Parts: sequence; C-alpha cells; structure tokens
Amino acid sequence: MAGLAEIKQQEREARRGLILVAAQKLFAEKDFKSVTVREIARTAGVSIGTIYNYYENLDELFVDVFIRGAREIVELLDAETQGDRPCSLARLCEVYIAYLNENMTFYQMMSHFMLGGRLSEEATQRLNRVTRELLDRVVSTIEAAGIRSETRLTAQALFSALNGIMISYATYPGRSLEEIQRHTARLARLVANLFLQQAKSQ
Amino acid sequence: MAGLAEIKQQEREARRGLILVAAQKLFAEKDFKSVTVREIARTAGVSIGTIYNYYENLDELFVDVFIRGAREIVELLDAETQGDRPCSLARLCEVYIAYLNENMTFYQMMSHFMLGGRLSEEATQRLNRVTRELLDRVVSTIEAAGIRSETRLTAQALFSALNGIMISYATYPGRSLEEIQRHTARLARLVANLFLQQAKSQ
Amino acid sequence: MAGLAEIKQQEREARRGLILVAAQKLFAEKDFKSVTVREIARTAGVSIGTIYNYYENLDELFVDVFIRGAREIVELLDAETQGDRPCSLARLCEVYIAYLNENMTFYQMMSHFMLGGRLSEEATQRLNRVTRELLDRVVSTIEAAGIRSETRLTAQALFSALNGIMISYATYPGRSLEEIQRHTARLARLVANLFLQQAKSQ
Amino acid sequence: MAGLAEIKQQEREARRGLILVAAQKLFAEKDFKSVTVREIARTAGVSIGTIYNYYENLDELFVDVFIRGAREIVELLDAETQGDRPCSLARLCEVYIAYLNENMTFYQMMSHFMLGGRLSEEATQRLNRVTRELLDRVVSTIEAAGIRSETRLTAQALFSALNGIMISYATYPGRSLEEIQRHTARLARLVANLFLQQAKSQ
DNA sequence: AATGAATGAGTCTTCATTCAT
DNA sequence: GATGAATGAAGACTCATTCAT
Repeated sequence: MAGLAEIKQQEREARRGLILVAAQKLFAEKDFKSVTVREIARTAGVSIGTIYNYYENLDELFVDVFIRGAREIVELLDAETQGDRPCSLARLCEVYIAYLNENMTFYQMMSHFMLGGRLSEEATQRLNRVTRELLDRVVSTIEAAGIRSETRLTAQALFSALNGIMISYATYPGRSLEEIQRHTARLARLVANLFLQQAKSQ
Repeated sequence: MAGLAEIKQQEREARRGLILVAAQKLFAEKDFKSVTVREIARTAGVSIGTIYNYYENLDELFVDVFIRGAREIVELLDAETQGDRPCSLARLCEVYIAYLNENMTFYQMMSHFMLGGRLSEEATQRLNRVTRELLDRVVSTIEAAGIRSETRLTAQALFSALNGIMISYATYPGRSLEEIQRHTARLARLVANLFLQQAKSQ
Repeated sequence: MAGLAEIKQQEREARRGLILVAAQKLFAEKDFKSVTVREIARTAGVSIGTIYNYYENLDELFVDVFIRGAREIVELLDAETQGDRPCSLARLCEVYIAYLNENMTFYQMMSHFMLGGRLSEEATQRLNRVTRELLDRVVSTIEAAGIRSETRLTAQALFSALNGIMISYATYPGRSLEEIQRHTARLARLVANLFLQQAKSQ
Repeated sequence: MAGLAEIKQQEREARRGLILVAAQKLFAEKDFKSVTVREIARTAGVSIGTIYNYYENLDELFVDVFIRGAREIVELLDAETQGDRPCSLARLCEVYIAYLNENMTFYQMMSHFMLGGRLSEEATQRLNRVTRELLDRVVSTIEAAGIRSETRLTAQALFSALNGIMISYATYPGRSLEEIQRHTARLARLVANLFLQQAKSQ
C-alpha cells in the first residue's frame, strides 16, 4: 500500500515531467537560445516559480532535457538489438546522426554547457551517468563489430567523431536542411567504415 | 613611393589589428560569452564607436578572431612541412588538438556561430575561405599518408572528428586541464591511427 | 464580495496608473524626446523592468498617456454640456486649444507617432477608439450648432484645423508663451466662426 | 568682370546646393528620422566634414530643405496665377495638399522643429521669411476670393487648417496611400468651401 | 577648404531569478 | 507548494559632431 509520502512523491515526479516535456517541445520547435523560462512555464501550464521549485536554475532543467534525449537515443539503439546482439556499427552511426539532425537541441546543449553552463555537482553526475550509459551501447557495438583493444577509448573517439560531424556541418550556411542531412549522413558512413576497417585489421 | 591613400589604408589595417588583438587577448583570458564591447574597446585603447567603425557588429569581429586562429593553425601546419611533404597525419592531429587546447576561444566560437550567431554574407565567405584553406592542408596530409579515394570527404571527417573530441571532452567536469589535454591528445592519436589504417588498406 | 483575482486586477491597474502618471508628469515638465525609461521608472518608484511588465515598449506607454489626455479633453467637454445640449462650437474650440496649450505633450505625441512611432495593433485600436470618442463630441457640437450635411467629415476638418493651429504656431520662435496662447486662441475663434457661418448658411 | 571672391562664392553656393539636393532626395525617398549625415554626405558626394562647413548642424540643413520645399510650393502657386489674378482658393488648397502628400518630409519637418529642433537666430529668420512669402500668396488668394477683414489672420487659419489635415490624417494606420490622398483632398475641399462661404457672407 | 575616423554618452530592452503572498 | 510581479544589472549599438591632417 502506497503511503501518503509516496503519492506526494509521485505527484512531484509527474509535475517535474510536465515541465520537462514542455521544455523539450519548445527546444524542438525553436532555437535553443530563444527559449525563455516564461515560455516554458506557459507551455507546461505552471508558473515560473514552480519551475524553480523543481529546478535550482535553468541549466539544471537543460540537463534533464539533455538526459532525456540521451535516453531516447539509448532506447532507439536498444530497439535495434537482435536478442543480445547489438546493432551494427554502421547502423549505430546512422541512428545517432539521424536523431541529432532531428533534435538540434541535443548538440546545441552540448555546446551550451561547453560555453560555460554551470551545473550542480548532482546534475554533473546525472549527466555523466547517462553519457556512460550511451557510451556503453557504443562499446557493445564496437566489440560486436570485432574491435578488441581499447574499446572504451575507441567508443569515445567514435562518439566524439559523430558529435563533431554535427558541430562542424549542421549549420553550414547556405545549405538546405536536406543537404545537411545527406552530408552528415555521408560523413557518418565514412566514419563508420573507418572503425570497421580497424576491426578487420585486428 | 607610397601614396597617401596607401598610408591611410595601412593605418586602418593597423587599428583594425589593434582591436583584433585586444579581442583575442580577452577571449584567451576569459569565457567567450563574458567578453563585452566596452571591455574590448578599453583593452584596445579605442572608443566603443571605433569598434563599430571597423566591424559592423560584434559577430563580425568574432569571425575575424576566428579566422586569425585558423590562420595560425595553417601556419603551424605549414611550418611542419618538409620541403613539399606535408607533416604526418599523426602530427597534424597532434598540432591541431594542442592548438585547440591552448585556444579555447577557437571552438567556443565554432559553437557560438552554431548556436545562431548571425553573419554577413561577406563574413560567411571569409569564414568559408579560411576553413577551406585549413581543409586543404588536411587533404594534402591525407593524400601524403596514402589515402586515395574521397580525399576531401575524408578530410572533412577527420576535421570533424578532431573538433568533436574537443567539444565532447574539453570541458569535462571534474578534470584538470592537464588531464583533459592528455585525454584529448590520446583520442586524437587513436583517430589518427584510424585514418592511417584506412590508408594502408587501400 | 470581491474575489482574489479581482483584487489582483485592481492592484495591477493601480500600478499601471502609477507609471502612467509618472510619465505624464515628466512629459509635462520637459521635452517629449528627452524623457527616458530610467527616469520614468525612478519617478514612478518602480524598476525599469516593471515598466516593461506593463507596457511592451515605450511607445505603448506613450499611447496610454496620449489616451489619458484625450479622455481629459472629452471630460472637459462633457463638463461643458448643459443637460443634453453640448457646449457651443466656439467653446469647444476654446477648451481644446486651451488644453493643448497647457499640455504640449499631447500634440508632441501626435507628431511623434506621425514621425513613425511603431504601435501594436491593439494600441492602434485603443488610439482609434479614443479619437473616435473625441470626434463624437465634435460631431455633436457641430450638429447642435446647426450643421446638417457631412457632419463627420466636417468634424474631422474642425479637429484637423485646431490641431493645425497648434502645430503651426505653438512653438513659434521668439514669442512668449502668453503671446502664443493669445494667438492660437484667436485663430481658434476665427476657425470657430468659419464653421458657424457654415451652419447659418444651411 | 567677376572677381575671384565672387567665383569662390559661386562655388560655395554650388556645393551647398549639392548637399541640399542630396538631402532633399533622401527625405523624399525615406522616413525623415532615418536619414543620417553619413548618408547625405555619400549621396552628395562630399565628406561629412564638408557638410559641417556649410551648415552649423543638421537642423540648419533641414531648415534649408524645408525652405526649398516652401519655395517650390510658392512657385507652384505662382504658376497657377493668371496675369495678376491669383489662383482660386480651392485650387490653392488642392495644390498645397497634393504637394504635402508627395513630400511627407515637409510636414514631418514641421513636426521635427516643433518637437524641439533648435535653430540659430539666422535660420529662424530665413524660415520666417519664406513662411511669410508663402503666407503672402495665401493672403492674395483669400483677398481675390472676396475676404476683406483680417486677411492675414484668416490666411494663417487656412494655412494651419491645411497643415492640420496632413498631421492628423497623413499616417492614418491601416489606410493605403491612395485612400489617404483622397481623404485629405476631400477635407481640403471642405475647408476651402468654408473659407469661400465666409467670403460670400461679407 | 575638405576630409572622415574617432568619439562616447546615452538609448531601449531582455530575462533569469527572487520572494512576499 | 504554487504563484507571478518585481527586479535591475547588463547588453549591444547609434550617430551627430569634432578636429587633426
């Protein structure tokens, strides 16, 4: 039987989720920098103050949005596994880049935090935890592809390379969204092949 | 004999350089986002208005700082060439990552523009020009390393991968600067080897 | 019993009024163009930000000041009515010109908006509404004076003529305030007679 | 034989005219407030400094543009005279309003000076002189129309009324330029008739 | 006399965060 | 716990005017 405290806790989680989803929705719609607290509050149907009841500051909320995105990617990758066989390395790259192309927020936030977003110790740890989770999938895929040595480092390199593709080419001026998607996908395939080559040579 | 116009032009270049250096200095010292026009003006020893005489807006100045950085990298790479043999692929990665580690501004600016800095057509073109120049060096190095097919795309992939390493790990929370430098360098070596492997297999 | 929402609304109105009065006071004291947000905020005893909580931008505040002025004129005119008989045409001109002479802001704002102050759709409509109200009084007076045809257009012509007197002679250089008041009043009487003549001839 | 001093003086006048025409051209093209010294200088093909050699400040230049406009109106009116008979009162109103509709600058400047443009004693006098010239034409027309008493004051009233029409209705929001022209012309006709009525009754 | 780069005070506006209710 | 109005520091940018060349 659930105690009162437990119910309260559930309510709290629910409301927190409301805010989170509203933020994610807004980030999906528009530029990262143009989303304001006021707007998030309005979209979530709560007051500004409430947001600060659940999040110490905006950056903490951003972390949650980021984490949620990372989870979605993890789930997308898990959905690709056949039994306990992870998806192919090529497929992983494809899925990851496709997600990033559809969720600009994701790497925009990476950039934001890199540009000096300050995080609480706790948020940093949650961030690390989910990143590790994501990286675990990359490691599995890499191993399944036949890479044996320095798998963690290699996974980090692959992860970096994919992020780098988006950072470097996702807002290439004068190119249509479709062209960008095609180009980033192409680069992702090239990168995937690079790592596969590595696997074969071992 | 230098005409008057020529002298004026030189003076103009000089003053523009003054502003540029001041901005670069400030960016090196502190966070990209916390640098203000007022501060740049004071550091350069000119008035705020003067900055706007030389640059339409701050982003145009940022582009110049960025370009200057890119030029420095190009020069560093050119200094590594032996006759007409470009430096090794490994060395290129090392030099590039080292420079980025010492000039956070550089990829902070990449991020800034990615997050929606608006540029004039002219600035965009200058930006593209220097990026192409940099990429040309990467292409040369890649070719010298023995890669034959899709060299431009491969160069882009390498360039992306190196940027991605910095974006993903340059501000890793809880790590010392030294640790970060070591780790990014290590990832860069791994990436370099990946591309070399590719070369051998052709 | 007043609900909480109602009280809140009243408070809001009150504060908005505070800002409005402060602005009006400043406009009365000094030149329209030299009034700043900072000053209005200080005079109203609120922060700058608060002003922007109540008004989207300064021009919207200006509209409110303008509207308040128009209302005052309407009230002055209504106070002149005897039962349901509007005041005489001559009296209307006299009252209007006298008010304008004491509230330079009023036609300075007309000019400001004419010189390109940008207004929201909503503000434009409020502006139109109060102008129509004012014009309605003019129409009534004109009709009471015996003018039968094209009363609305005639009212507009009278309204224009009175405004024109102020625009053309209210800041006539080298004349004392008193001289200006006498002269504009004289012109207003002449204009009034013109319209009365018109009435008689019908 | 023209002395050197005289030639110099002519050159000076010519250059001053160049600046004047450039300013007038710009004012005709765009909003009064958005014209800058830099732009005038560029359009006139002279330097900013040169403008200040010919005009103490911008407002003095504006006065000249204004005067030039007033002269054009005077010439238009004079062109309408038959022998020594001035044009009809109705025609005067029509011509004046038409000119104002095509030269927004003209009454925008009236407003500008009214909003506190500071003028030198000399500029004020030149301004008065040309205004008097313009008013003289109005007086003539009024007299020719049969008005005998207080002709100067009546002319001022007519002048004011026409200005007022433009001030009040020239930027009426939500109306096309054509509609505005039609409406102001209509009001001008009404005003003209008012004054004619007055003439007849004398 | 002509030049035009330098000046800088002063402008409006933004928006994350606080805190009294 | 929820609210949302108040806060105000901080930002980029403008542009008439000056003055050394």
